[in-house]
Amino acid sequence: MKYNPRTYEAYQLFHDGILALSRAEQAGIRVDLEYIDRKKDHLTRKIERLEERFKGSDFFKHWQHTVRGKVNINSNVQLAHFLYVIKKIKVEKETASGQGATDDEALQKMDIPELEDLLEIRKLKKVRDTYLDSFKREQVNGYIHPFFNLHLVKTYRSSSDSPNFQNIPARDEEAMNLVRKAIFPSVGNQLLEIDFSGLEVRIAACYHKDPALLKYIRDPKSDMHADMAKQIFLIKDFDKSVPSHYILRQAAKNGFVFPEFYGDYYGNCAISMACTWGKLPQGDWEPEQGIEIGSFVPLFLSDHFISKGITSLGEFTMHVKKIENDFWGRRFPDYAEWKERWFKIYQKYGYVDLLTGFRCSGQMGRNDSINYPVQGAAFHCLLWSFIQVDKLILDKGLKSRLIGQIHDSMIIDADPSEVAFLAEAIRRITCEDLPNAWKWIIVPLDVDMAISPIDGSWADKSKLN
DNA sequence: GGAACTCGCCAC
DNA sequence: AAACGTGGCGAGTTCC
Repeated sequence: MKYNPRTYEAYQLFHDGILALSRAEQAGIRVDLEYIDRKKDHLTRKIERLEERFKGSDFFKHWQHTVRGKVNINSNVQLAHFLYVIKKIKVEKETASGQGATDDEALQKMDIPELEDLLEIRKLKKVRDTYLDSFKREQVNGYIHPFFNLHLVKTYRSSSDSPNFQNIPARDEEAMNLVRKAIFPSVGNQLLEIDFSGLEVRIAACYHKDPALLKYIRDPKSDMHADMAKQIFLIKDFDKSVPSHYILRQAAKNGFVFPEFYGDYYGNCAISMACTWGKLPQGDWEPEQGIEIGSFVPLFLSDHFISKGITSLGEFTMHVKKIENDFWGRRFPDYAEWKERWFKIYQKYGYVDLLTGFRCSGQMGRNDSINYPVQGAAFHCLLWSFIQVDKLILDKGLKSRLIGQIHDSMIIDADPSEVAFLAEAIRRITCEDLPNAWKWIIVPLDVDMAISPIDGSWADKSKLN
């Protein structure tokens, strides 16, 4: 990547930033070595049991027979050969290089019960070999010291390694617990985590200044995702406190709004939503496959959709296409125009400039030229705040320490007696000082905080407010 | 026997 | 017209 700050301020941000980050690296993160050893043994035994069962299956025996006993169940090359060449299963999903895929989605689709064990084995090995192992390998006196880099990412975000602190399981409940139970504050302390809510959407609005989107951001009573759920699922009296409606709101948010903002289109969105809210197995379905609406929509919506003339995945896809047109054409036309303008700027000059003074150049696609400046500037809001919090801790001689950062959040190994002070100061830094310092921030910013009990693990954190 | 590659999968 | 952005890393594999 080409590091190219165009202003003194941009240079200074990374200069101060890397110093603050290096202090976090030095402080490190405490890990529970006894837990790691115990859990690794436990996982190993569990994996062995699953492997034994898998190796007893007819599926495996057939596989083994075809290669004269030399099966490596970790090898996807061997697995792909067996599935697609020996068993002649039709390739429904390809890898980037055009081979038959053997990932979670591809295996799910084959509907071979024995493969469930293989997927479970993969998941447990991921936890053991990628996370617990690396914590043990990298720790010094019970602390890991992940690196935080500012010179590797083309969007001017950060990256982390040795171990990577930015990809610790969060969504999968089981994996999250297994790994985060290894991560602790220093003795007598608490882990305090502060993250910006909806940061990238808000920063995007600072570029395009679309009035309708600004209104959604500024008016706490408005709810864009609920409005989209209403429109996509044809619900008149939407109420997000109704559990089923809340699920549809999530489906609209993660299956339509965010992908559209990132540059995806209605085709993928329709399928992803059909998979998200229930019954359609994850995968790249063709809308033309004639899948009936009742086979993937919950009962209470199925008749409802049919009464509106949407009876298949194909028709649902066309429905989402109309919503996409409405989304960019009527709801957020200024945003849509900005995207066009922005890509044209890149085509004309060969670069795009971030609001924070950095320049992205080199080969970029349409989505890249639009996404990079948003992603980068959003991270810079976090970095600026991180530097201020670091400074505050040094100036006040606090005992708490910043220990890490994950793009839009920061983590502190906090002395309990300093938590209240820190929480208030950080709210001021992030929500008041930052927008005051950077005049281009024309939207309100907001943070969520979470905290672990004293001497509790990162898996035990709960909302702080 | 190490470098470079593919694949799969974790995060935001 | 085109069709989801950014990383790190482990295991297996291939190349030299």
